[in-house]
Amino acid sequence: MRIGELSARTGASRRSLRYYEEQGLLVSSRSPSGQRHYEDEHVQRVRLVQAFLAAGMSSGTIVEMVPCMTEPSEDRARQALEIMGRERARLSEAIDGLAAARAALDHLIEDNHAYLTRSADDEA
Amino acid sequence: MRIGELSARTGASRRSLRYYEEQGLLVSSRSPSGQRHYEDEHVQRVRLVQAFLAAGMSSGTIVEMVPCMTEPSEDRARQALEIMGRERARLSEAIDGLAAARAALDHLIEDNHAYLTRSADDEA
DNA sequence: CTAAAAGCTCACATTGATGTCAGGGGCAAG
DNA sequence: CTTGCCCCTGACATCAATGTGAGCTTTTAG
Repeated sequence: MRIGELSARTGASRRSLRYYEEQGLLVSSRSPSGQRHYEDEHVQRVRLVQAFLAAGMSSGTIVEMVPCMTEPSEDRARQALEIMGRERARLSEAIDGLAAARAALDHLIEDNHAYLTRSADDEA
Repeated sequence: MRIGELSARTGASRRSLRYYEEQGLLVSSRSPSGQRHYEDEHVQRVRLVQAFLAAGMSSGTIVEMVPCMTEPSEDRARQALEIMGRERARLSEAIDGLAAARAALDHLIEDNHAYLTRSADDEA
């Protein structure tokens, strides 16, 4: 498939897909005229990249964890494991932070609700 | 307390504290010479703002939810409730997204571990 | 063949919280 | 008084992913 279809299937803009490639997150074969061509498996690749970007990872971090343009090697693998461990911890902390923010929000919602309820009582 | 102490207590930089005030997220009384003075309760306020910012909310959103410079009113309260509901949903989705990313990461970690284990076996 | 639709590269703009620097007061202790 | 430390405002810089537009080529459909 070409870039438009990959974009449609993943929701990533054409611009973003070219950017991913520029950052080494995605590879493409090129037709003689220079157009990018992708296989079905690249859909999953893009989804993975999207998930990690949405999780607040930088493209540099992702490329260190899940390279697609470098040879696999034990050294790389070990380094990747270390980074993945750090990112995993970061994600867990982020999740906790979001949960705490949600709890705070719930508290505020309750307060606000109580305030409106009281106002309604005043009217009655 | 003055801005330096509030900064030390919350971890927010002086720059950020001034920015919060500029955005209507924080109030301060001023000494005759123009220096900001805060009360103990402002520490909690800053922590709330930090939690919400870290949760990906914009300062504009926060100020609509938890204003500190506008009169409370029922209309505001109702609007705030609506926004809070939206933000709560967004947070829940974000949490799910992070959890999914973490799960994907766990999968990759396992793969990587298996790869290294196999390499070690090769050596043996 | 021709026109529309899709691709390509290059380059500049945007967003939002924060960093940083400049130039100038304020205030306490020696 | 002066030295040192904190504060003030205002302006410009940063980062990272993405948007956008120009100018040009390729592919596809009628």
